[in-house]
Amino acid sequence: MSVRRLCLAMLSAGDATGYEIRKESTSGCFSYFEDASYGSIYPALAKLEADGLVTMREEKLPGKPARKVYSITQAGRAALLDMLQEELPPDIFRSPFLLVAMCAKQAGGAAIRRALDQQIEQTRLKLNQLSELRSRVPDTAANKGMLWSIGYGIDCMTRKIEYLEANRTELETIADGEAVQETSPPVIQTPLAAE
Amino acid sequence: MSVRRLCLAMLSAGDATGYEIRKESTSGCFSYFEDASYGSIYPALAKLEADGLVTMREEKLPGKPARKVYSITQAGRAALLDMLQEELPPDIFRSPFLLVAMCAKQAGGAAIRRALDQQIEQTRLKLNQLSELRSRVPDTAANKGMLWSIGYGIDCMTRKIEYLEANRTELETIADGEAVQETSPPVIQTPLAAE
DNA sequence: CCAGGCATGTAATTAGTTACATGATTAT
DNA sequence: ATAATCATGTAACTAATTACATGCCTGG
Repeated sequence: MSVRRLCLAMLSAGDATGYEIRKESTSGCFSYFEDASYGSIYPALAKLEADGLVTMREEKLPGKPARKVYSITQAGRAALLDMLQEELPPDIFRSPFLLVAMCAKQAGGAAIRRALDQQIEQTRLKLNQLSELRSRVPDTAANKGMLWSIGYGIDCMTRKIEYLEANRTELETIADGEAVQETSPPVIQTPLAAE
Repeated sequence: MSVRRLCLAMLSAGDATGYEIRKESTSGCFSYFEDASYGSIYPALAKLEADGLVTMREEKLPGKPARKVYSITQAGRAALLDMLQEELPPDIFRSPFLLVAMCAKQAGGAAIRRALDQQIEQTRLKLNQLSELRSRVPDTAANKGMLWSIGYGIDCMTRKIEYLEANRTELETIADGEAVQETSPPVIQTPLAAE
């Protein structure tokens, strides 16, 4: 359902190929909050076509690989509109990094430093991607929603980096702290078991 | 792999049952960045036991349903440590809300207002959950990593709510703006196709 | 000449969710 | 009584990823 919705949303902004949709979801304006692989996009587009929500035309430019350009139909626009009205499922956030941070003591200083570096690096990368995108997208009426979303992403990531940089030494200190070997586990006062 | 890692991480902080692990992942200290269902946790625990990474004891307290309490073994701690040293996969963020925001114009003012309300409400709820958690977790050495992670989550969500509240009217204006019926699509200058 | 980008697709596999099935206890 | 919480588990299903398979064009 999600890839379907993603395809319709992208096509509602203009025609595109499967390859382009994938690129947008991976490194374009949808990349902050979506990600889809070819293995999900191509079948989804085929299904959408079969359902009459999009049409396809083959473009064979000489000196270019053939491409299948998809366009949204009126039924497709209606279907998208329906999806947009529906109760929205909650955002999903999964962070292997935070799991490591939780286990800072067990992971040790070296691992934590590596994790922090990686995390900051990754976030900065995505942030730069989005920033560049924003500067390239013309500020037309059609793009306002997109620019708002990009702005949201930029804000969140900027804050995240600030937080990571401001608090990293604290986490490092926790991880360094006389790395107690819990071979014979001491009495652990765990808030997990509490409650 | 992820649920496996989650279980080991939780058990490394203290013994727990499958039910407790699920609760922690859903509404406890892991809830900001993890989520697992019974259908994944119980099989994972069984597998971990078969692999010798955890042990299980049955607790039959009279007047209580029987429960299976799991403990991490030394092999389990070692396996967790390995996982923590590994290259960490990037964070995952999926936001149906931002997709709607991108399509603000198509969605219309009413839908956008509903989406914004819902989004703020949901975020506030999770934020309160985490805040309460933080106040309940004793500030011991063993909990430092956890408190750091909770702090990170609280910061991110606080910023998010601030942003949503500061910029919601802008998005509403975009969505309200003379909702152009694009029945016969005009020339759309799409940055998707650009590049 | 070769790496990388453009371009499409399928098959096998994974990792998970949802729904089902059960049942005791506790609080309202 | 009845809803909520505690507690465990399985089976069917879904939605996706990964790896595979192919091939052309462009720039270095």
